[in-house]
Amino acid sequence: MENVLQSLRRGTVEVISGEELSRKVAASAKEKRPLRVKAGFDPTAPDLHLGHTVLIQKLKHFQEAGHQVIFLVGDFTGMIGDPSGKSETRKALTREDVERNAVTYKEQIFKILDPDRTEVRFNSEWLSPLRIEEMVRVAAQMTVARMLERDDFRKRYEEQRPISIHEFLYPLFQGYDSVALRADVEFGGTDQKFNLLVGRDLQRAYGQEPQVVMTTPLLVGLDGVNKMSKSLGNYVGITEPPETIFGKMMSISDELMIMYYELLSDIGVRELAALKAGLSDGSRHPMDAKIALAREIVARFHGAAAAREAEEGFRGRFSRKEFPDDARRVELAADCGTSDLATVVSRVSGSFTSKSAARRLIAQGGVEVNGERATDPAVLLPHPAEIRLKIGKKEFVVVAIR
RNA sequence: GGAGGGGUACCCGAGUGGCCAAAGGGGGCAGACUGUAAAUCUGCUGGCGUACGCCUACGGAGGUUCAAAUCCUCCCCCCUCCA
Repeated sequence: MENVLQSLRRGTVEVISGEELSRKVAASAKEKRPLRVKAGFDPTAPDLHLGHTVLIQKLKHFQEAGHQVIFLVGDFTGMIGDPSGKSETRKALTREDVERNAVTYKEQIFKILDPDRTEVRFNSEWLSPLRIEEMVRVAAQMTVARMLERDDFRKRYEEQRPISIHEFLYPLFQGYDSVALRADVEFGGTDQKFNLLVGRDLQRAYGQEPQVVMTTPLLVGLDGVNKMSKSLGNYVGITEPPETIFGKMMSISDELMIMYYELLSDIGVRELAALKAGLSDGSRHPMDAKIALAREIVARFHGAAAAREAEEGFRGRFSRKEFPDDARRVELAADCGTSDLATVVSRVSGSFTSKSAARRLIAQGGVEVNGERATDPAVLLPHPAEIRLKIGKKEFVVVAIR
């Protein structure tokens, strides 16, 4: 019992309240009734990244303890856009978009969760048909003063920046989701705390036992500064190719690596402590630790074999500086005046697509031709020939010029 | 409904007739150093051309002028205050 609770609480920042959690877990065991554990996700981005998996890992812990997990897609609330943090305008999704995203979501989360113990639900299911009268009743549960307790609302209010009324609806609807689902526990990032608590209030108002609120830390993205998000480009997507995930994991700072270990790794608490000690007394090389983490994460989503391959590829490419065997291959016809280096690079590269950009890159020493650094953007490449190009830090391309 | 402030490149932001492809910062890219780490230093950062050059770009559309991000007219959008 104690062990179970420990596992359930692992990695959480806050549990409101711990007592209630213990009580619910105990009652669930006694009555042989699984707890209903909810976590909500944005419908607009079906591509999950490591940031989301912090939460999903937690759901998994509950699942392993025999509880019912609800993966809630906020397709209705998505139209409002969570005002937590920066506000962006969301575009309304069509029914087809939502269905498509749902399929993708399922594929992705079931790499971690057990499908048999997971409900995938959409909140438009109960929010769309909600009558205005009902909405008024929900809204009546909350006061403006209470809303302004929320940090970001308060700041915006004080700084006289705009707060739209519909933003107030977001926490209300999220809370109503808990009522509709009769949730026992809801998970969210620390930035969700207010919204999660509203769920408790509404459940009480509807005569339900309030859900236990559990928050997890926000995963910082690859830049080491902002929270991981696709729009900031600082993410590791769980469907990205093994080499990409491996490479991204290797490019994080040492500091970040330790945080990632804490939030993402399956290694035990004791092992983690040993790792930290080893890193600080120098007996453990940070890069080795990073490789181990990269391997673990890749294996989670692509399997052990893919992880080994990705590691080998990485070591070859960057430690031994070999040209990778599986480099992309592109064929080019050498028509009139297109076989100078800058033109070829611009046509072949994924990131340096304009000729000016290619020329700048070459001039700065960012291109290697058959292993030799090239500095003249105008050199003519021989043809017919096969040329190995290293473009920038990450691109390796074999160009066959005919 | 009234009054005021504002829209500049990926982002923030300076620029109020020519010296403006537009200061500065951030971000990004590349180089040095490394462990493809961080930090640091250096360079680059609209497109096309080998190039003196040309094209596109300061919310949109017109206009004034030899010359407009900058002045004028109309329009669109955002924010604040008063009611």
